[in-house]
Amino acid sequence: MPELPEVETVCRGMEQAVKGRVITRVDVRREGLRVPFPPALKDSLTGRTVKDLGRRAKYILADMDDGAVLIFHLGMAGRIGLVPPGRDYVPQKHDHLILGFDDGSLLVFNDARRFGVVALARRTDLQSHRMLSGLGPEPLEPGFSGATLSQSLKNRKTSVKAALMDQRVVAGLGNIYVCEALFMAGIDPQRPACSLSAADAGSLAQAIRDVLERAILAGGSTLRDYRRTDGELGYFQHQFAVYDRAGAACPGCVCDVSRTGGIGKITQGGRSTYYCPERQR
DNA sequence: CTCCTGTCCTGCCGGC
DNA sequence: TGCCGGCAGGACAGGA
Repeated sequence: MPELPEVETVCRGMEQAVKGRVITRVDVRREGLRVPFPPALKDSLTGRTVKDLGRRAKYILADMDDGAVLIFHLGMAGRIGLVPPGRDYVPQKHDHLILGFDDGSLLVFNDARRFGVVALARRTDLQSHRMLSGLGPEPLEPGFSGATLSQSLKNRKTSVKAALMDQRVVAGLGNIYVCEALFMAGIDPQRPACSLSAADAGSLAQAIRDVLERAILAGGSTLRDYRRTDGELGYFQHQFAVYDRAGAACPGCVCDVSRTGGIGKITQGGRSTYYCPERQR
């Protein structure tokens, strides 16, 4: 379940391995995922040089030397593996797309659940691309603040949890980091988004930035499916305060867990929410 | 507009 | 041991 820190980690791994490399081979091993691969994928990419790698929300953007942009979304279980030059590549189940480079290295896109996306766009039209056009601010960039968050939450009657999951409000968060940020800010996930004060929004925005930055430093979180491009695990899951910790004591907990039941688990919008009913108000 | 629900997809885990 | 139901969840469509 790659969210912003996991996607950022993958993106940095790709940048190290393939930036400046020429794509010499495009091997499409199945027709596509839920969304078919672009028909022009092979013709568009073969012979191109990868000029740059970047991330927008949970999308990885690989800029080519001719203005094309290859877009990856990892969905829930998507992995991008990099096979160094000279290392044997052993095909794995669900390896759907392989790019070969001029130094003999390979990029392998694997997605067991097929929720991921591979798309092509033009750099000049990227802002208006249907997958990217509606996205809210990047939480780690200056365009995101307590003030902007407050502004986008103030007319929403839905829960603050659901609002933060909405990529139009802030880009790149998913279930894990929303739960963690709400805990850090001491805000009850069930509160209507519009009930947050300016001060609440300020501490929430800060909590979002903090948790994302700490997670990136740890190389993301590996729960079930996510891997870094070198196959290594992320380690941030060991720092979770509430996610997947129902019944446990929250960090710094001073309440009687045998009485309170510890960290609570509820369902919001069909997704699990973990929170501390004592500390999140 | 916003809000809410259902759908996609398959591996894994717990229960029997 | 083996089977099966339920769960995980990001994005989006479609209906209220």
